[in-house]
Amino acid sequence: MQSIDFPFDKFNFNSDSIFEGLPESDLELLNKNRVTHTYKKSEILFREGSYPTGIYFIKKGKVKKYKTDKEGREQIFYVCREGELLGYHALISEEKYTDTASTIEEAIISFIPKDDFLLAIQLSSILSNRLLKVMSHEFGVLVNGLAVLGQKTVRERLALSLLVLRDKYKKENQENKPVELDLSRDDLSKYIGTARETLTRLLHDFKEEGLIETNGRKIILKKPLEISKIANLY
Amino acid sequence: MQSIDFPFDKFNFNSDSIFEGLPESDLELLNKNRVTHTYKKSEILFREGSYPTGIYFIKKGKVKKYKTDKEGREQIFYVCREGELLGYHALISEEKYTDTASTIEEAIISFIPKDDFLLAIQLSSILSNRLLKVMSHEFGVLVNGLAVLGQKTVRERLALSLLVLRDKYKKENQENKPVELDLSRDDLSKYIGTARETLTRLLHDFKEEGLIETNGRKIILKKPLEISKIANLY
DNA sequence: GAGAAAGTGTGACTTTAATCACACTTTTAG
DNA sequence: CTAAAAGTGTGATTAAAGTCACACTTTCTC
Repeated sequence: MQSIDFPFDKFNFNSDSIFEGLPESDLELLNKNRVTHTYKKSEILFREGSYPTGIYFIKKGKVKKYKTDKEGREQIFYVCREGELLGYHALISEEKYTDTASTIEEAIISFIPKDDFLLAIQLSSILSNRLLKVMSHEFGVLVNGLAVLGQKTVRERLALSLLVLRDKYKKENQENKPVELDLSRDDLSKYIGTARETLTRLLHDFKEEGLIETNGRKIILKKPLEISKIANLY
Repeated sequence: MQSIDFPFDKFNFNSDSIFEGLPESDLELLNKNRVTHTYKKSEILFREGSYPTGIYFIKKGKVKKYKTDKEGREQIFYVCREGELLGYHALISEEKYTDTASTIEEAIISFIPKDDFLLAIQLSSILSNRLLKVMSHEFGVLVNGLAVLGQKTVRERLALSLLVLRDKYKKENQENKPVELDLSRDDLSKYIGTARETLTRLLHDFKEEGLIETNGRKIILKKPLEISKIANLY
């Protein structure tokens, strides 16, 4: 499989390193009331407009973050993978959730109650410094997303999204197996910001051009390098 | 002038309260090497891809934040006003700037060098807590921006942008004078994410519908309530 | 394992907004 | 003060992507 030079960090949050190697006392506090739970596909973790009660840590599975407009149309702006943390923004800003989080496949997720997390931030400067760093980075990621949505064609956004998602769907210890993107056309179209039919047609084109192969709904990127050229980033 | 019920906080950052009422020792540190400078219109404070050397505090004037794509097209994602702080994300995340900041009118801006600001964060938990809170809020603002760009028509985005900008352009102590939006059609179109010609045509429509008046390039909102209905947020 | 529900592919058509071309106006700089 | 440059408005045309309608396929669920 081609390995390509692509700035994935510009499109990925960094929250997976937040708890890594934290002092034992901090971890103890965070783990004190932590509960782990298995979620089915399409379960909602939290909903836009409601108040946060804690944060979520994804042990396994994928979660989409999105906003729904008054007509019910979803705009997915991020897909979280294993290791990522969710829901801390609203908690820290003391506001309602600005978006909804929902599993897009079976997932194992643990929950840390609000008070424990907030206390940990107050007591641990390592933790709060990491959060500062993570959120600073996220700012750039969202700004990139905004620019892409505003400036790139649907075809370019599809190419870009395929690459970003491939990176997210790749499995550890299976470096040489082809990566299969396993999400619905519906979700993919909402992530790209286009109509489902438009996505279908473009995927058809990509297939004809030999850039991808499909296996049911799964998508395998055959020519990442060519795809990154289509993304037209630089 | 109509006063309307509109969730401006969903579209505005909060950085203006960061330094307010900070302990004297913190302020002293921040002010130690602070330098203030007058900028002409269209001067660049920092550029995407370069490394940060400090942060900027706007005393007077407006600054646009934007990204430029490879074809040179600008996407403005935020307009900063008096009191706002700029450029701390890249500093904290230890990354290059992800966007460019440029004045859109004459401005007075002070600069706090990198080391002073980073030291202040380390020494002042009030400051770092405020930054955490501010950035958590910014996350929501950018997500809202993304959803708007992805889901709203140009006409809706124009209506929304006019309201948000009016709030930004209103002057203290002049509550009852009409607010004049004073920025170029070019910048406004880049903020909305459309072609300049399309913007011109829509402004023409708004004028015909009695929603706005124009005075040279300046725009005065006559019927904010009607405009907020067009924005079609809820 | 059968029926229902959800998801997907495809053609025809419509709509929105971008692009191009150019006249006119305002601002800026020497 | 004046020429050049930058910014603005308008018509004509094109292009991109959305919408609608519907057949077909996969997947859930009982």
